[in-house]
Amino acid sequence: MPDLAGLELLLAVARLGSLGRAARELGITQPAASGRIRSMERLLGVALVDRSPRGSRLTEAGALVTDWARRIVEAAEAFDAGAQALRDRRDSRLRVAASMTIAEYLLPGWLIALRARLPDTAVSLLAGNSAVVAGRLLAGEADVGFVEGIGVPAGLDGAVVAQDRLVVVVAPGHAWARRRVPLGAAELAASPLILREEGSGTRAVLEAALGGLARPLLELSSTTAVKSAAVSGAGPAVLSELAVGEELAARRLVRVPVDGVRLRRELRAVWPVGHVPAGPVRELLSLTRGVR
Amino acid sequence: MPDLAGLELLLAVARLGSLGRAARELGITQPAASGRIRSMERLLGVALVDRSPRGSRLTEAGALVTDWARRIVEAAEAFDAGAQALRDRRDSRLRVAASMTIAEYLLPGWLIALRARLPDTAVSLLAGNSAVVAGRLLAGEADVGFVEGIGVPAGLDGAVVAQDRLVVVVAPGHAWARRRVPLGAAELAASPLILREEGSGTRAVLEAALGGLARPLLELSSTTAVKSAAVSGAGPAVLSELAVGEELAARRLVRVPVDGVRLRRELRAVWPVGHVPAGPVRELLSLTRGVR
DNA sequence: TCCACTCATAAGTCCAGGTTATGCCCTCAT
DNA sequence: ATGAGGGCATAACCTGGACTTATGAGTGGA
Repeated sequence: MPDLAGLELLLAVARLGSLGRAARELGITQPAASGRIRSMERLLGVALVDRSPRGSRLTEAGALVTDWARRIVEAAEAFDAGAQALRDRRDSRLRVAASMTIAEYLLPGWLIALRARLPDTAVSLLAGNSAVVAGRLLAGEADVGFVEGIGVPAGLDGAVVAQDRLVVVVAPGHAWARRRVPLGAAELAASPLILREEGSGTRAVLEAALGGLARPLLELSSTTAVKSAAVSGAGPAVLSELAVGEELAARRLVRVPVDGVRLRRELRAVWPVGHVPAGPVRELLSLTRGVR
Repeated sequence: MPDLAGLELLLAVARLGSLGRAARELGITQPAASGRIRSMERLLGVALVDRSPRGSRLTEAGALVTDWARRIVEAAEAFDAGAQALRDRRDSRLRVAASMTIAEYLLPGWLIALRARLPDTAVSLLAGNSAVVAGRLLAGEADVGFVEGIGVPAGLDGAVVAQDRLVVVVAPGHAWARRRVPLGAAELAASPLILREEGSGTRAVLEAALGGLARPLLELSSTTAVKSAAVSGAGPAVLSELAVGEELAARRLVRVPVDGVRLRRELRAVWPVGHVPAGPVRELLSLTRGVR
């Protein structure tokens, strides 16, 4: 498997059309780039670029590989944006506190966008549940928070930035995967489901929607664990749409239509009452808009 | 930025609860794993695992980082599955020919699933347009093909494995991003759009749906280029749902509702008439089912 | 014809990540 | 209590891969 730097180099070559220019962009020398691409080609057993005295173009296979590589690099950018913010920096100009779901799935993307607009703004991130987020904001230790849940914690103002929809998902082999008739509330409540543990936000929304009745088939302590169990066919699971986007796209999971159940929750930006968002906070919030 | 091996190690530690066990799984020694995790922690400036004489558990930050890392590693697995198949292996037991869109977005996932079921089956991949795929199959140089388009090429039998829907997308800042009233065919045909070049499958489907009338705002030669142009706000684009799933999830693009335009095409598995799928081909096809 | 660009090759340096060897800490079972 | 075993850390050493600089060779435009 090639390493991340190699993949970035490949993307740069694709974009710039020359090994030398790509090398310069990444701050290495042309022979280094040349050798690196060559070693990737050896590794993969496929020619990736057509070299000519006038530049380098991707081969057919190279284009395909580059597209696959782009996914990896994009995920790495999200990782990096998140990781940068996670490191504790006292001099941060924008201190964000966010719930797990938001920190996990949405925030990295927002941070990438923010970095494009305010490259010099140091951002720090603290992840925790609603109470922790509220506490940090009220203590003046964070400038803006993001929470998922029914209401706005006391002492805070907020604005809805996104809707999180819970979805019922099953592995493609499950009988429900071919189901066209939507599940009703009664049927859903009667079915054993793979769920987060009692007390989690996701579980709370589900039980509110069903009227307190959810039969756990399995109780697991993380979104990831629930997802893996569902993918491996253990049964139907209820998860945030955000968490299963990729699995649905890759058909590792199939969404089951549901009717008559209110499986939504609001994702809100929050800040202390009176602190009208300004500066970097305002900028960040503007990135989260345009969302239904 | 940590490297892929480091991230995999972190996932293994999360899963197995011990540095030593994770090290063993990856075929390295315990001190190597210990040092690697430590260097990642130094790099990120955050403690990732709580070490104890009874094992290692992720810290809060570690859990977050691990979830971000999982995305990268999953993308890397898709890359690897694709790359393995791309390398020309004459002894392959399953030779697949696929159109670009399918090879790019769907096939890696299928190959991962297939590898789980038939770990010893060598798969080779050739990407090309419908005509190339048909040619390979008829020449006996491929065992199964995947094409996108209106019909099944002559001499082949096929089965629909997925629906590809084209979607109209804009950057979140665009006026259409807030639009609730669906666009009609007339309005869409009258609007300048970012499109693939004349002759591409995507463009063909769009023009068929609109009755031959599409006004290009920009004509670009790859899906990726169209996507970047749309993301950067150049205007509305029409793209396969498969291509923009991630951008929609991250809100880098917003889907514009459309009404009264048939923007679908079938993705089909194909094989020579009479060659009933059997063995690995049958297995691969079974993975692509359960899809609407 | 010469310059400006491309890429490839060669030789040398250096460090990251691996290894083995060892020690400490904790827990559990004898 | 006491050893066995699992878990982690540290130290010393080795090696290979990836970088650098220096150079050459092909192509195309001024």
